[in-house]
Amino acid sequence: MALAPVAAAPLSEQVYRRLLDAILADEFVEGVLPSERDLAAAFEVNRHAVREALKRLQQSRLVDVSQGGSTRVLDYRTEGRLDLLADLLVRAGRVDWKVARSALEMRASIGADAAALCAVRAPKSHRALRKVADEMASHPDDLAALDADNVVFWTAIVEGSGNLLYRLSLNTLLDGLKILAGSLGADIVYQLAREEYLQITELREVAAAIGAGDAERARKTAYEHLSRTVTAAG
Amino acid sequence: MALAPVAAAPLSEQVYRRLLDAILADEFVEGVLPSERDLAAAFEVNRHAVREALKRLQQSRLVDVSQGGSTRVLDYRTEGRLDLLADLLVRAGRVDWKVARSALEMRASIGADAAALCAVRAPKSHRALRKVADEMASHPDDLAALDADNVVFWTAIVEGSGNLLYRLSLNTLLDGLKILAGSLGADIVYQLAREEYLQITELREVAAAIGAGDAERARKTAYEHLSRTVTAAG
DNA sequence: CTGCCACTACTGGTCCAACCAGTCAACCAG
DNA sequence: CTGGTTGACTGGTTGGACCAGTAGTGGCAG
Repeated sequence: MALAPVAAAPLSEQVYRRLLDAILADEFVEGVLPSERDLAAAFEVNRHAVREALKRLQQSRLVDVSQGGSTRVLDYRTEGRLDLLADLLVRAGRVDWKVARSALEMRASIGADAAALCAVRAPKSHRALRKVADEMASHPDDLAALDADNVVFWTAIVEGSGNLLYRLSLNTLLDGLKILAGSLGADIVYQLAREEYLQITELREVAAAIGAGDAERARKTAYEHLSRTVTAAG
Repeated sequence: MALAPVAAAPLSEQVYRRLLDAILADEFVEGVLPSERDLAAAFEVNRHAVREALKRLQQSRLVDVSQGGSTRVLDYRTEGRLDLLADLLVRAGRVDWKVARSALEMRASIGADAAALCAVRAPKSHRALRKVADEMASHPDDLAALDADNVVFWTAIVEGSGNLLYRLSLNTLLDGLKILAGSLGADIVYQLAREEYLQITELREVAAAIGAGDAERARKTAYEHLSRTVTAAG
């Protein structure tokens, strides 16, 4: 059996989770949260635990706290930041496939541009990319290994693009993937991606285009490869 | 005179800022932070204020806190999320132009894909887009108004793309723009974008492609338009 | 001498009970 | 109606205490 760690999450973490769920489910009338003291009483924890949770919600731009006044819920569509992905992707144990599709679209867009930039700025990374692709071809049935190698492949491209924001976006997207795996089970996620992982010829083409310094070909082949899963999931 | 609000940041906010700067400047030996009690003593604030700041740093994946053990700095390149943009863009009063360039590249990539998706999913938004473009053409010298209208234009496209993550990314990028304006002064930022704002013909082409439901033309025209400022800033 | 274990001195996590500092609405004097 | 006062809220901050987990250290049993 897979021994999952027994949560034992800090209280402020649990409070954060509960408030987050309530906010995303729009459970607060008029978007006004109860006072810190009331929340502390309701959750039966100390006020400091509530405050630490609220600080995080504030950081995520989900609430607006003001001294003297009341704490209000903000519209995450207009105020939220990309980091909400992990929280929006799986809510109440259910996967929001619309959000998942958004993530795949974004992955394709950024992945393609990163490949183009990589071709210009780090064509030499082509050797390492090719090696990973060969590695993947050697164990076409080990989905877990394919998944790991695939991450290595795209991480190398993003690194080669020299674009720090693409690197950070990749972190966010991979985080979402991890959340998804935790919710659906890693096996299911691997199966969903199987079709893509097996197109190793396409990965080789991307690597070749990068090695040739051909930005537009790298962009095109990368986009086509990454779009496959979008249309499959749509 | 421009009446700027007198900041009266909460202590935990100030502590957060100080720690953030120290972390990004790699000022902690071995990447180990002092204990909460020591930090509280050093900053001359209560330990709770330090804890609230640390919770936020934890949320940003900048530190790893563990009970009993010590608090360690994480590598933001591999752990950080996109929301770090605002903090990385301006550090110690200096603009990091490499990060700014990254943001412009990402804007172009996502803006182009959003335009393509918008053409497919919301071609009718073309009327509203056209109207904003006309509005911009009517006051080509009012840079502040051009800037505001430009935000409206692209926000409409992102909304039309139906991609929630693009919406959240837009929020993050606009946040970065605001930080930049706060650091350099709004006038300077407007001047930098002036060249782009004046290409209203291009905006009309994007709107027309969306109205025609021509995804590829929308992508191409949008990308070319948004890339102008990248190459100018590079 | 070696290996294990208990002790100790830290670390972060939680709580309580205040008090300070803003906000807002009700009220009252002009 | 206008303006200021008041009081009951709100969040912000403090100090001090204790719980809980970690890791280094010393000494004891083998």
